[in-house]
Amino acid sequence: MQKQYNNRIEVVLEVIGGKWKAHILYHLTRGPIRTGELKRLVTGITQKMLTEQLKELEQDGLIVRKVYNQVPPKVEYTLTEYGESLKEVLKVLCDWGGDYIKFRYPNGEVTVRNGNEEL
Amino acid sequence: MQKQYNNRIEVVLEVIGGKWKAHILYHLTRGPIRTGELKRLVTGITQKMLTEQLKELEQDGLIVRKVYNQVPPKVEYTLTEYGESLKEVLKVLCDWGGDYIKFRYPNGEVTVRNGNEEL
DNA sequence: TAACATAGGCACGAAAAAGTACCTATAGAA
DNA sequence: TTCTATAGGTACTTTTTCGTGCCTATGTTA
Repeated sequence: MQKQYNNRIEVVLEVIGGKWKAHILYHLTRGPIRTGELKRLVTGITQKMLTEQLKELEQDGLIVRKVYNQVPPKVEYTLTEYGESLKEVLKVLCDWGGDYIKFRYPNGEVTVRNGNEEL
Repeated sequence: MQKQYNNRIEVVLEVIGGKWKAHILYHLTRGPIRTGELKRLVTGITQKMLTEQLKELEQDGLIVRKVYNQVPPKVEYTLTEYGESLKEVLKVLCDWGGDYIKFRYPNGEVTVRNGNEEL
């Protein structure tokens, strides 16, 4: 069956949407990173969800999975060149999201971890 | 219980994410619009999902619901001033989404309705 | 009088997404 | 020999999201 999107926004949302991808991508924008470190940084994610999401990002052509042939295993994930182009999109989303939080919750009732970091 | 986001991207995704909001917002960016017209434009949406999503967008401060006191009822939805600020975000998402489709499916295996309209 | 147009509500069921628990492989260190 | 570190896999359950079907209100029109 042939996929048909209603508009181009849906395309992006399918790629970066869901409960974990934004958080994962957030860390990937800072450079190559090992599985275990991601697991530590992405608070609350399980092994299953992490590998599942990474696999999807890889299939979508946004990241590359590099396996070092050693024991214990070492696997590193990196944004592809195309994945790099997401950075500016994420930047725009971050900016709007930050402003929105201030607009909706001016007294800090809702907070954002790393709310002040760049990107 | 107090909500805590992991990063500012999640904030935006919560507001414009899900199966229908992008499509609804897409049409709202073109100006005030009645419920019935939205239902016609947002292909496949049900009454229930439409009103549900509109209610959320209203609670999030992005749209305004204006009721005309007449029979049969007339209700019109409009972007708020803050909602207007979403336009540039949606524009960026559209642009990336359009490019991505070309990148991933250079032979047009996947299509986007209204893929050439502005915004 | 009966049907229509418009916007919406609600109970319930189906489907999709996410979470839990437990399993594998392997070289080296204790 | 047993335990550790690392990355990943799978069956199953729970939670969240979405869809279906049917109901309400009311002035106008046929």
